[in-house]
Amino acid sequence: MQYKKDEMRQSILNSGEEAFLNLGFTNASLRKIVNNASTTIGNFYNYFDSKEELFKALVVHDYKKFMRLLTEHNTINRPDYLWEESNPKVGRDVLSHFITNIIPEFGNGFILLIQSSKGTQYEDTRELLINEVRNHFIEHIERFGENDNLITYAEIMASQFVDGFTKIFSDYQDKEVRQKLLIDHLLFYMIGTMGIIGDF
Amino acid sequence: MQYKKDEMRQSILNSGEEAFLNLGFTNASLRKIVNNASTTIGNFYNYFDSKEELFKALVVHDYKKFMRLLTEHNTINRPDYLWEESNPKVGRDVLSHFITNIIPEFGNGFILLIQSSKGTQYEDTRELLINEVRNHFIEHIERFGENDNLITYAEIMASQFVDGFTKIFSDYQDKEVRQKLLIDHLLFYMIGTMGIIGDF
Amino acid sequence: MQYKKDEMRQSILNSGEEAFLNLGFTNASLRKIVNNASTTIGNFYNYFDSKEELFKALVVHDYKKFMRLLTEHNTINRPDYLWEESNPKVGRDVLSHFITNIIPEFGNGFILLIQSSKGTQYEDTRELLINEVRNHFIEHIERFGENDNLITYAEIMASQFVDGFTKIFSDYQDKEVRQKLLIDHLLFYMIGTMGIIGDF
Amino acid sequence: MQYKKDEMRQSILNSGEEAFLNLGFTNASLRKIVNNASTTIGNFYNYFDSKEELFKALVVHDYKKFMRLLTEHNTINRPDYLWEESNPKVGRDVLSHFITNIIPEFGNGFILLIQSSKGTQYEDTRELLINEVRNHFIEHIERFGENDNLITYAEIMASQFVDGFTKIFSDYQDKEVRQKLLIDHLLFYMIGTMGIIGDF
DNA sequence: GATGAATGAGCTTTCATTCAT
DNA sequence: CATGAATGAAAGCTCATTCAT
Repeated sequence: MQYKKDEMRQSILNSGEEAFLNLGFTNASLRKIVNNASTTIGNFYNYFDSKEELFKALVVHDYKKFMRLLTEHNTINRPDYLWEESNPKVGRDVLSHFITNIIPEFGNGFILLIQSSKGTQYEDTRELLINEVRNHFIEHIERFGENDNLITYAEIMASQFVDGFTKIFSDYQDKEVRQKLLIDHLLFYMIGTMGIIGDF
Repeated sequence: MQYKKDEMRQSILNSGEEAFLNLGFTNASLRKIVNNASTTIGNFYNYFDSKEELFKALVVHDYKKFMRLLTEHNTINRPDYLWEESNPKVGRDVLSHFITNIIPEFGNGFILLIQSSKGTQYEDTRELLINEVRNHFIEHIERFGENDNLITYAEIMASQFVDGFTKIFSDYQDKEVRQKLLIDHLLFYMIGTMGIIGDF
Repeated sequence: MQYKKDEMRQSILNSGEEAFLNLGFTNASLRKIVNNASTTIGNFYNYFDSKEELFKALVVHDYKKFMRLLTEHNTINRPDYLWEESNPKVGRDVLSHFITNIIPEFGNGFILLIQSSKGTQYEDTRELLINEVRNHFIEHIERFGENDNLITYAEIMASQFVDGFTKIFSDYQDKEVRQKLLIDHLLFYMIGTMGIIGDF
Repeated sequence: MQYKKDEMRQSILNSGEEAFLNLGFTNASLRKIVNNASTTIGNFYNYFDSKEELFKALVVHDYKKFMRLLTEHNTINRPDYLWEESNPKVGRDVLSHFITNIIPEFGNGFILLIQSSKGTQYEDTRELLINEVRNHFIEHIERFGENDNLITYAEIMASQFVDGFTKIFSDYQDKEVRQKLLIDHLLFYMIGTMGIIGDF
């Protein structure tokens, strides 16, 4: 009954994903999850060792990919040069290309990691990502000379950038809409950053 | 110990504030709160009628002020004309003046209202504020002609703006630092918005 | 132990019935109930959604039957003509027949409804029944001309009649004994009523 | 401040009486009682050693009188001969005289003892009284020859008689109304009893 | 005499997890 | 594979009583 088993497992995964996204890890109760998956609390433990293991199964793939992105940092083809690009049309085009590659990289697992992992071993992921983004912002800021105030603000910017990025994935499933919003999002941060760096 | 009543009340308020900020309303348990306040659950109810009443005591002042700001909306001297201002120095100065007036208006109660009120009667406050900000963004965007994509993005911007604004109050207590960050924050959003409106 | 499920459920029902009968709904604590049923508080909630649901399970059947009796009121073959009957032997016989049909209609659920339902959604049942009986008494009284004093006393009579009726069911399980007592009870009230109507 | 003290004590007694009558001993909380008495929980214990002592203070006088009545049983001038009286007018007159003497004997303490003493040391009082009345009924029944069925029913009659008697005191404060109802009540039971003894 | 802060046991209910069947 | 009975800890809250002031 391997086939059947896989179906059940998938059903639990789907139900868990939905519950975690809507309620967060702690507030999503196993009872609701198994009810939605049309199975029982006892049977749940035939598929997963604990509530946290279910969460892990939902995010582990994206988490690894995400950690690879963070550590392999420099090998990624990032459109950083855009920060110095002055022709807006070129900007949109390159970003569009870049975003198209990014989109499939982040699934619901990513959203769970950032928005719903409080109470799990992954609860620091958002912090980690924000820190990475923050350092990235600081890099750019520092090219224009030290500015303590801006470096402090980089922390704020970073957390907002990450949350906005996640929110787009979370609130909009349509690929085209997502892409447009992500481009706006990146542009917004590039322009905003350059703006406060240049003090207008 | 009767003569200590105010001290105990303050101790519970402090412990509650800390717990609500760190864990949110629902996950902050009364047992943790009273342990931190060095008292007992039974005694807690000599000071507050319920967990929610403790929360209310922490936010009600800021909530009223906040609602007044929202409803008296148009009477507030907002630096909106800055959106069309081209001299950056003027921008910083006017904003500085505006921010200085805003700062003392928002205490920790404001942070609780935005970040930790889920499960209380105040849980819609963040939504309310985001909506207000979103409409404000849309106003400016529409001056430059309809743009469905940007109007969708206004939702994202607004929630980020509010969360960033709150984060500044939450992470930085020093008044001067706060002020500088808030100015950066406002500038960042003004520039970013104008940027994506103009498509570079 | 799954195979024992029905036994456990029955055990809780029995324990609950006993506790509700002895202490009333509010004062019967879940702890006592589950202790008597040899299980735990947590397990109780595998069988019933709440304390009130346990009560409901014990009375709902009798409650529906009871409400049907009240609403179908006129279709029931009541021995009312007996009030004018002068031959005592006929009285006992007809009553006996009537009572025999009533007896199986009321189980322990009926006793719970009348005696132990304070604090539940059924707490008005006794009042309802007393009112019905009171109106019935008044009907008979008014055939003999208005008598304000007696009409006031009808309230007392009705509540006593109902409580006595319930007490018979509560204190005596044996069907034959019950039947005899119920006949005495009805006779007692018929005679008593006629007596005070006639002022001896 | 003896004067003042007596006032406070009386205030607590009044508030307690009201609460016990309305809610029963267990469900009447000290908090409500002291609030209604316009004092504090701490001060309560300056006047009474415990919740039960407050109850005791409210009933002890009536309880003693009641116990005296029970033990001095035969010395009371009871209208028992009425059971053999055949002229109804004489019946009402004698009863009226008897009742007039009884009424002041039973105050609210008596109602508390019968209706609200569950959970206190007096919770058996109702039982005691019912038993006494039951024996009294049986005496009369046995004059007409053994009748097991009636003797069993005497238990029912007795509890109803007592509850009805108490209900009249509890529901009607007006002396004249009370008197009329009590007469009806006694007559009702005399007639009813004679009726079922005689089998019509 | 009066206050109300403090205590600890009790209440009903929810939860993740274990395990016999 | 699947079931759901059983457990025990924790949740928010109420209560009678004690006691320092």
